[in-house]
Order: sequence, then C-alpha cells, then structure tokens
Amino acid sequence: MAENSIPTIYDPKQVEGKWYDQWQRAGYFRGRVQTDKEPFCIVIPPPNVTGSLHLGHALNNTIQDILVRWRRMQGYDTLWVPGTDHAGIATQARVEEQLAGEGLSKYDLGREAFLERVWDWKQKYGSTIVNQLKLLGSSCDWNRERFTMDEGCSRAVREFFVRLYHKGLIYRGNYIVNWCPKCQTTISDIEVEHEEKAGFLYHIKYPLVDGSGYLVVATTRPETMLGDTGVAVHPEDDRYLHMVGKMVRLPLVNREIPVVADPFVDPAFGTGAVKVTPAHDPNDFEIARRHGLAQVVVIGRDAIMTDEAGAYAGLDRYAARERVVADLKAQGWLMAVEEHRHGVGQCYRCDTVIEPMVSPQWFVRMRPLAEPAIQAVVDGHIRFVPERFARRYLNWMENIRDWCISRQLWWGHRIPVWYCQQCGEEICAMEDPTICGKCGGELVQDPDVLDTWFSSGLWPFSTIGWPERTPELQHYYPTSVLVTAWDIIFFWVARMIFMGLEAMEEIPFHEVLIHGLVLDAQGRKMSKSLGNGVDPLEVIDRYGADTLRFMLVTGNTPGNDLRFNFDRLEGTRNFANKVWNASRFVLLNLADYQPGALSLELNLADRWILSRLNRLTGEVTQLLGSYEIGEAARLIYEFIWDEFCDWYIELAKPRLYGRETPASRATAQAVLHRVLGTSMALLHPFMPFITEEIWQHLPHEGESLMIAPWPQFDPVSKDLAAEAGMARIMEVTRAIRNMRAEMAVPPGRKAEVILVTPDEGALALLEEASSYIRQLAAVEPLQIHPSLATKPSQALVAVAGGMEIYLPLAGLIDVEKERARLGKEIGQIEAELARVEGKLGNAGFLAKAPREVVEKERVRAKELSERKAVLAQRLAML
RNA sequence: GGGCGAUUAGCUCAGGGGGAGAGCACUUGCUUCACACGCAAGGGGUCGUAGGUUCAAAUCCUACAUCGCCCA
Repeated sequence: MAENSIPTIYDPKQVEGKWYDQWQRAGYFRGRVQTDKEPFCIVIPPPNVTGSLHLGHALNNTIQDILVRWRRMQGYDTLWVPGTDHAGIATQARVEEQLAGEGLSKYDLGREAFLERVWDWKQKYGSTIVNQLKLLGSSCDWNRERFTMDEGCSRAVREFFVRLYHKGLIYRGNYIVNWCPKCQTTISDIEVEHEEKAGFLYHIKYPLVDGSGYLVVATTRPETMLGDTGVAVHPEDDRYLHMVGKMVRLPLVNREIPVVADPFVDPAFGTGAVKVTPAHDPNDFEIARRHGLAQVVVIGRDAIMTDEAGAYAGLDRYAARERVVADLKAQGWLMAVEEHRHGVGQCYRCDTVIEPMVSPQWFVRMRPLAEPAIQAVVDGHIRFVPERFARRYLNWMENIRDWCISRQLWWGHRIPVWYCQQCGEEICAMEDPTICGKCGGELVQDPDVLDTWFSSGLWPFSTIGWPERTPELQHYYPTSVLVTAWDIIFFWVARMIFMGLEAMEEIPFHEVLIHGLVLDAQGRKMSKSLGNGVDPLEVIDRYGADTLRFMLVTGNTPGNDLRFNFDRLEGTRNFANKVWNASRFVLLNLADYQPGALSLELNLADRWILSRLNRLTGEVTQLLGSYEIGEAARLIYEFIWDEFCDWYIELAKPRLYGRETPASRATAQAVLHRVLGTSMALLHPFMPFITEEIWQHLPHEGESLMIAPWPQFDPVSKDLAAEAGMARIMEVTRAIRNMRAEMAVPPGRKAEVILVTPDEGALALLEEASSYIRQLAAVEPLQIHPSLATKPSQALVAVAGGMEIYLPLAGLIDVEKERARLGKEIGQIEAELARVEGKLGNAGFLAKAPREVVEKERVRAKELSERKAVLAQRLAML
C-alpha cells in the first residue's frame, strides 16, 4: 500500500487471505521436532468430516490458535495437529440420504460398495471444514493433517482393541443396551439424553393364579407388559410379602409369571409393585438376572411389536400402547391412570426415543481403566481449567459403567474379531486371520464397527505416530493442553485420559482448558431447528476473521457460555479500525524515520507510554500463562485505544509536525515505532492478520510477525515516576476539559488557565509537561504559580492532581450553573470524605489494617478535604 | 434427589476483601490535518434476598429465591 493512500476504513478482505497463504508457504505452521527446544503441542478436537464450521468451532479454534501463536513467538517448538473425525452415524446418515435421493438404500449397494461411496463422499466434501478453519487463521501444521479412519489411526485402533481384548478389558456380552430405532444402532449411555416429559402412570391389576386376590402394578409403558416375565416387590414391604413366590396371570397374554422380592423396588413409588420386563428395561433386566426370569422380546429393532406380542404384532410401539390400554380397560384390568412426568431417554443425534434392548454387544471393562484416570486428576498430573470441571469429570469417572463400543453401522472401524463357523472359536488379532486356527473352519468377521469415540480417544497419540515410537511421539507427547467445550468432557476428554494412560502409560495432556458454548443473543443454544444459528463464515466475510476471533474471546470468562450478539461484533470491528488508523497515523509520520536505538531525549510522555507498554507486556504474558485470554485481550484493547491513541498519539503530534526540535521529532518517531510494533506483537495471537499487515509496513527485522520474538517484560524499565506524573497531568487535563464543557466554552477557543500549587514536585512536573495541558485542553495562556495572593474572582475553579485550577471567564460565568456545579462536586467529595473519615476514626481499622492501606486512606482524606476547602470557599464567594 | 453455574448500569458482560468497571444504548458539544467504525464531556447501579465472618464484604461463609445446565 502506498502510504498516502491507505484507506481510512480497514478492509480485512485485502489482507487475510494473502497472509495466510504466505505463512503457510513459508512453513511457519510446521512442527519440526526440534529436540533442543521445549515442545508445545496441541491436538485439535477433530471436527466431524460432515460438518461445517459453526461458532463453537470458531471459539474453540481461536483459543487454540491464540495459545499456539503465543508459544511459537515465545520460541517453543510448537505443533498444532489438525484433522477430522469420521463421525460414524452422522456420515453414514449423510451418504444414506444421498442414496435415498437416487432411490437406493445401502442394502442395494452392499457393504463394500457402500463404503466406497462414503470414501468418495469424504474425498469430495471432507475438506470443507478444514478450509474453513484456515479462513479463521488457524496455524495448524497442515502437513500432519489426520483423519480418524486413515491408515495410522486405524492401525492404532486395531492395536488398542487387540491389546485390551487380550488383557480381558474388552468383552462381548448379551446385555441390555440403548437402541435407536431411527439410527438403527446401539448408542452408549452418555449418548442418551434424558428429558422430562408429560406422560401417564397406568395402574394395572394382575390376578394371582391361585385366586387369592391380585396386586396392582404401576407403569409408564403399558405396552411392555406383553413382555413381562415377573412382578417385583420390595422384600420388606408388608403389603405384598404374602404374595412373594406365588404366580400371577398376565392379563391379555395369560402367561403365568412369578412374584419376586427385590430390594431395588421403591415401595413408595406407584403401588410398590412393579412389572418386570427384562428385555425392555435396564432395571428389569438386572432384577431378572437376580431372579432367573426369562426374557421375552416384544418390541423389535424398528420399534414395531414382534410376533411375541401376539395380537399386537406389527403395531408401532405407541399404537400398541393405545391398544393395550384400551383392551385392559375393556377387560377391567386398568385400575387407574394418573398424570405423571418422567424422564424419557432420547438419541442425542436424532431425538428418537431410545428403546432399551437386549443384544450381543462389545464392551470395555471400565473399572480397571478408570482407576488410573481418576488418580491422574486427583494427583494433579492433569489439571482442569477452570478447576470445577475436574469434579464433574471425577464424579462421572467414579460412577462409570462399562462402555458399549459396538455400533450396528458400516462406516467405522470394523471390530477385529472373527468367529469360526464350525467350532465357534473367537479370534482377535492384529492381522486378519483366514481360517480357524483351532479347527481350520471358515471364519466370519463381526459385522459391527466401533463407536467413533473409540478412535478419537486415541487422538493425542495416534496422530503423532502411535503405535510406532516415532520421534514426534517422543518429543511432543504428552501434549501440552487440550482445549474443548464442557459438553464433551465425558465423551472425549475422559476417554483420552484413560486410553492414553493405558496405551502410553502416560497422561495425554497436562492441562484441559474448558470453554463454554456459544449461545444466541437470547441465550439459547444455536440449533438448526430453531434457525437461530449464526454462520461464522458470514461473520468473517462481513467483519473479518480478526474481529470474530477477538470478539469471541473477550467479555467472557473461562468455562462460561457466551452470548453472541452483533453489537459486540461491531464494537470489535471498530477496534480493528482504530488499530488500523493509529497505524496509518504512525506510518504517515515515519517516512523519514531511521530505526535505531531509542533516542536519549525521552520526555515524560515517552517514558510514560514505554513504561505502560512494559507493564502491559508483563500482564499479558502472565494472563496468557493462566489462560485468562479475555482479560489479556481487554488489557491490550484498553492500552491501544485509551493510552496510546487518546493520549500518546495526541501528544506526539506537535513533535511530528515540526513544532519542536528535530531530536524531539526523531524521538517521537522511535517511540511510536516501538510502541506500535510491540503492541502488534502482543495483539498478534488474537488478531493475526491485521497485526501482520501493519508490522510488515513498519520498519522491522525478520520475515514475519508470527515468528517474531514475543515481547519481554523488563522489570528494570518500570518508570513509576513517569506513570504517576502523567496520571497527574491527565487528571488536570480532564478537570479543565470538564469545566470548559460545563460552561460550554467552544472547543476551538483557547482558554486561559491558572494553575496554583506549592508542591515542588508538581511544579517540576509542570515545567516539563505544561505544554501537554496547553495542547490537550486548548489552554492559552497557562500561568503557573506556587501561590496566589488574590485568587481570580471571575473564574471557574477545580482541584485535581494536587493543584488548584482556575479558568478565568470574565463575564461568561453563569453563576447559577457554576453554583450547581460546585455544589454537586462538593456533595460528592463530602460523601467520599465521610466514608474515608469513618474508616480513619475506627480504632480497629487503624490497628488491624495493613499500614499501606491506612496511609492511603490518610492521603485520600487530606486530598479530599483540601479540594473541599477550595471549592467551598469558591462557592461562598459567588 | 445430588451437584455446578448465573444473578453487578437500560442491554451484553468483566471484576473478585480496602476508592462500583467496560462495550453498546442514552444526553450534550465537536467536519480538531490517523480514525464519525471518530473525539471530548456527562447521566445512570443500596453488585438477587436474609443472616454470618472481618477493622473492612459486591468479593469469603451459610441459608433462601429465580434462571440455566449436568448427573441419577
């Protein structure tokens, strides 16, 4: 850009794509396994290949990119491993939909051809989200992009499965599992979402076979009675004790089933007697196991009643419910129906009501694996940020049940187990077997695939080489920090921890940084059905990636959800524009600048801004280290906008416009250069594009800001005197501006001001900085006196920065207005003074508060009463 | 039923024992040679309620209320 034609409105489109390409071409994103450097490694939470970027991804990846860019600038050997997840159910469903459009089902193609279709689909659409991550600025090492179904990850899955199988930690069993009739697969316990729904509690009479009476069971699912194989009561429930061991006749079905006593039954719920349907309820399944009750399957995999349901066979489960209830009523078995709210399990993907079902499935035995995973967090080897999420993790881990890992899908890692058709032998091995080792019989592989999370759980080490002992694995594992939202702590974080500990015998990451969800402006979850989603790509298109990134990480605290609203986005866009224009100003004034050491002629403003910058550097570095990203961003924002732009740049203007000495001009140039350059470095992790663009236009060393060194905090260059002095000047300036505004002195008109202070420090300060006040408050002439025999009569007065400030305005003073102004000011001072004096009059405070605090209050009391005295005297004179 | 979080200016949210903050919105004035996506000045809050700890509580503790979430 030619410097005199830099547009006044920043256009991210001219900048963002350009730099991303250059960074990538230059190889800055690459992790190079530099063993002499300390590694900093993050593995991306792999988005679904089917996905496209939503704001959750945008937040998640912005945080990761900030950390990675910061550490890279600090000189770490950084590696951010990108990749995608094969997302079994979602991807298969997508391709099945596509097929349906052609009037085909997956069965028409057959397993192999179908899988080819899925791979084609992945080839074609799988890079969508990856490209979108690039638009966000993500500095991932794209040469190491992985996919949970690629060769290496598949190898890791196979290795891990076989290892656990042979250790007895993976087993196959016929248990009750969660079946989704729509997805046509099992899902694990945590994939079931429970929702309170309005329903009914049906009271049904079950007659005793011996004719000695009946009992009444209560159920929310009357259609399952067709599969009842028992009735259970609590062993200490007097009402039913005499019936235990007897048989009842199941209405509609006429099956004779026993009454059993089981402590699981809650005598207070319903009638205290529950029907037992072992094939369709997890609790009943357990009761049945304890009492040897049979299983009768009455609901099929499509949620249609089976032949076992007799007259009801072929009906959908809800239609069957209506018919069963009607028939029970007609035959006099239905005693009562009451309204009842109860939890209903639904599929996390499609919201279909889950059907508990008994079937042979593969499970991971969790107890032995959970133990070390609990210890790792309890001992602090893995730290959650914020800490409260550790409790959530532990609570879940401590109550964990075995993990059902088989899925009745085609797309995924096929379970590496073969069954001999002849002798029934079960074979699990690293290499595909061809014939039964025992009898030479023909083998058939298990048709199921593994839960997608089984492969993503291996992600922190499968992506960098495991099961091979690669240099990457040795250098980068354990990874540094895992960044994710709280909603997948169980699904993913927990699995990675126990899988990492099992496979690597080491934690997968040292820290887990948890962030919240991005909600809409009303605080609702964004969803397709609500249509309230905001597309981050549109946001990037309209506002730029820098703006989106900065907006997402500010005004929010770690772990908390965040509402997305466009007002905040605009505010951030304005900040980007502010940065842009400040840079324009600097660049326009740097044409003849020779970079070199800072001149020795630093004035107060120079020393002040450099000290503030140094302080900022320290604070930002420290905050990033503790993952307080939003706070760090806020400090940079305030520094650039308030201190650098509103004060320093304004003060630099007369020096640049040649109203002072050439040396002063050169010094101002050098300081502007230093402050802007360092600010851009500090801001770079948050807003990589605009900062790079600006940095490249400034005189600089090196190829790119993204690999420039992170600014160093220097405790020695703190200049407390300059900071305090400048604070005083700013206070005086504001007081004068205030008086001018209150009395409506036109901004263009110079005003005379008289400053009175006997304080030598203040006088010395004014010697250097009175020009600042002149300039910033449009003062001329400015008189400074250690004391004044007669105070100006026709003048406004204020006290600030330890000085009396007079603004003579002969004839212009509106006495009423001035009286009101002074009265208000005095009122405020009095309120504050009362508070401070109250403290100082408290013996406990004087005795027990730290000395600095007491001293501070004393100084404050003195200042306040001095101010009050001057103002009150003034008021009296009016 | 157990747990977690939130409750601070009109709105969205920071802050976290010792002078109530930001952005947006609002009021007033400004075509000041980087920026009106701007500059300057200003108004606005008994920090959900009730107790307690402390010299000192918006901040720590305990209850409660309301909202949201997780687990059973």
